[in-house]
Amino acid sequence: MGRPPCCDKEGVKKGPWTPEEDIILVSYIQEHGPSNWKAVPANTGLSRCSKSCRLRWTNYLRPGIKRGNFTDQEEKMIIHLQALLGNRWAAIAAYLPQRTDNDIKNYWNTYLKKKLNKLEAGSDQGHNIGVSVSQPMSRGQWERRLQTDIRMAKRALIEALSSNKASSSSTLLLAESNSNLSSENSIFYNSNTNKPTTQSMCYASSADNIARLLKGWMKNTPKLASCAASAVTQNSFNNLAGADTAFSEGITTTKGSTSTSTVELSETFDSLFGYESLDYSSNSEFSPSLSPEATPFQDESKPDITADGIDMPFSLLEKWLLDDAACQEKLGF
DNA sequence: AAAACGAGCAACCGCAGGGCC
DNA sequence: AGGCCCTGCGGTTGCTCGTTT
Repeated sequence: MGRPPCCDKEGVKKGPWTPEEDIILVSYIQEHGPSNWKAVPANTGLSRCSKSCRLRWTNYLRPGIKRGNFTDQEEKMIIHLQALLGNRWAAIAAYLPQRTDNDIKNYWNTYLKKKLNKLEAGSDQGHNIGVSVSQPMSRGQWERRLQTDIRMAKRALIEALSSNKASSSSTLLLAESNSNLSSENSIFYNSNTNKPTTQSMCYASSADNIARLLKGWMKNTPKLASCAASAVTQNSFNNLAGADTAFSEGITTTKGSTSTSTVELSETFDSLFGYESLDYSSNSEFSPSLSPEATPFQDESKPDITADGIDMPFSLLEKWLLDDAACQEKLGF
């Protein structure tokens, strides 16, 4: 299946995005939702390929993205998940709300990998990468420990799933379980029709992201910015959030089998990632457990464990991932 | 003060998979 | 059934900025 390169046409701009381009892209997605990327360059007049537009949206402009320092807990999660899943960054990102796969990948490649290598080299025993140990362990021992962990986790998942499915009558929507997070109604995009529908808000927008780019833009082009800023109103933000909500809506409507007591999952999810410790100060509206692309309930983001048709019970994962977090403290994570 | 170096990060590239016709 | 198109993912590149020499 040969495929013509998507970005090799003349006149297709490459390189860093300008604030103006960001505004155009965001405005378009507000209106149409994040879909049909092929049409985006044509409809917006952006001299960018569709891929570039999608990437810019998912990695930077998308609401709910948290940037900057990774917390200790996030770091531990990444280390554990990388040990479990390998370099499947999208799957790992599914367990780290607000973080993009690109972000996690960069963090791993530029920081964590080196840190772990250093730790490994520092301890001549060559023990422990991500998997907890309370005493020095050889690499072979560590690998066996990891395999055992994975087997145990899988078994536990299967057991938990059977009990979960039995009690899956409470298929409350994520939106419902979190509707208290925002008193506003907002426009949702139906995942099938891509038409806006009004529902209670289940995924609040990240005005922060847009505000940030506007801020930067104003710095550069004050005149133009004031005009565009007025165009991107709070309503627009809500609208934008709704556009993104297509993801989560798709989850709740098309993944019936996944709706194993989503309230419970949501709560467990909260506890798993210790949201209270995360920084939402810049975005009070954001609902962490509902990050559209970073949600573990999303199809393509699910770990391989689901390959057997098993949904991930987070309480078990939580236990498994964090049960020896205390030991890692000793290693300086 | 300036050049060299390194780290961090945004963006690009190419492949794979799935859906549609 | 097979080809085409679109999207998602992971690896890689290259730019920017801070630090060191």
